[in-house]
Amino acid sequence: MNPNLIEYIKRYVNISQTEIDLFNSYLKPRTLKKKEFLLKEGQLCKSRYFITKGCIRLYYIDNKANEQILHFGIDNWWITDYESLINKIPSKLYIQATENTELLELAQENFEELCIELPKTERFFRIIMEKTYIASQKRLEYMFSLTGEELYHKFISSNPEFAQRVPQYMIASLLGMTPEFVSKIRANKKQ
Amino acid sequence: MNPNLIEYIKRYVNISQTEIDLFNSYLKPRTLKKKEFLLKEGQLCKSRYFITKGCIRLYYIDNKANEQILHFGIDNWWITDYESLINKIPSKLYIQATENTELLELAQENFEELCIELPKTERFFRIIMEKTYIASQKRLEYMFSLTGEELYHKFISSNPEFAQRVPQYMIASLLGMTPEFVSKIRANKKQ
DNA sequence: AAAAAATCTTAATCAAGATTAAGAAATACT
DNA sequence: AGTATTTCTTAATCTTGATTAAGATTTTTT
Repeated sequence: MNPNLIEYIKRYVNISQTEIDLFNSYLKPRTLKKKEFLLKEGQLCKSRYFITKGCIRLYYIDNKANEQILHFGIDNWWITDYESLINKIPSKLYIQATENTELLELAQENFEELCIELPKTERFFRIIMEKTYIASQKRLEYMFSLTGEELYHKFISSNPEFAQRVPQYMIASLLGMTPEFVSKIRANKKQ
Repeated sequence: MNPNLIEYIKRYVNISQTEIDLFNSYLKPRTLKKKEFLLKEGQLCKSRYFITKGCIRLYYIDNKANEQILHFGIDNWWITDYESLINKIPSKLYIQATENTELLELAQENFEELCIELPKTERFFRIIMEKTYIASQKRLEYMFSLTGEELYHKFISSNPEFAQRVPQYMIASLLGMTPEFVSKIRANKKQ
């Protein structure tokens, strides 16, 4: 199995080599070229994906036909459209690579089998979901409390390396602001 | 055990009467008077709570000294400050009853023991976290895509009964707007 | 190297919603 | 019942960030 995923799993549960091999047998490696889609609006999302290398964005098209980015996934993140996966309804999201990306696919039917064969899978994903939810709540907090400008600076200083990896207009979208406004903020800062 | 919690658990996992009794033995009933606090800023959050009756709000004090409500919990919801609970750091939140409220407390140490004695507890909470996360993402989507006015109407029409249970200024806070603006929206609607 | 596509910047105008400051109405308390 | 507290409303002014419309710069493709 991918060494990063092993390390990631071991951070949260005790797992033997045999169990790692079992887990791994349910995973399918995939690669995506930059701009390739993992999922498009209308499709059923049927898998969870662990990104081993690269960058993925999840976005939807809003009522003004703008791409609204919900979040990114990078190396060592699990991503999926939970709403489509869990509720088995067509996705409203696009999941697209913003770089050439390598990931491990865990199909939901494999996930369910794995949960039976290796019950600690439940624990592992329970903990991941808690972490994911905490991150999502923190983000909501920032969106409530910070001005656009503060939000931008906070994001850039918290993710300096990542900010270099994606175009500025995508960061603007993630933060819920226009690219023009981001330009304005950056121009102010430089004085 | 509380019949609502039994029904709630059975919705997601198969569970026998013996197991229900085991689960129940780890729960401690609590009551809160209106305006009483379950948690205050600076305290360690050590439990998860299942609300059987009443209403709870989770809020923090922002940098302008305003109460910013993150969300409410009502009958048949699990609530806690996950950040404090999981990361074992002092809470930034206030958790307060907005009505006389009854809940079942599951202390984190009990939770951990329960996960060992009854492993399907992991599955149950994994599924709850997924549902909770989906709700949080939907909310983010609405906040990105709707104007304040749309957000307010959407909330009221989706939660007509709840809107009667809490003061308007709390709904304003939940939606990230001022009470004055909510008054304005309501005045417009009435024409 | 040239052309095309993608990304970023600037600046003027506009609008959504915040702020401020009363005052009115409703609820709770004695 | 009367007072105090909480909640809600109105309206004027102000601010943040969106919109619009170019044009400049960078990156990719041929």
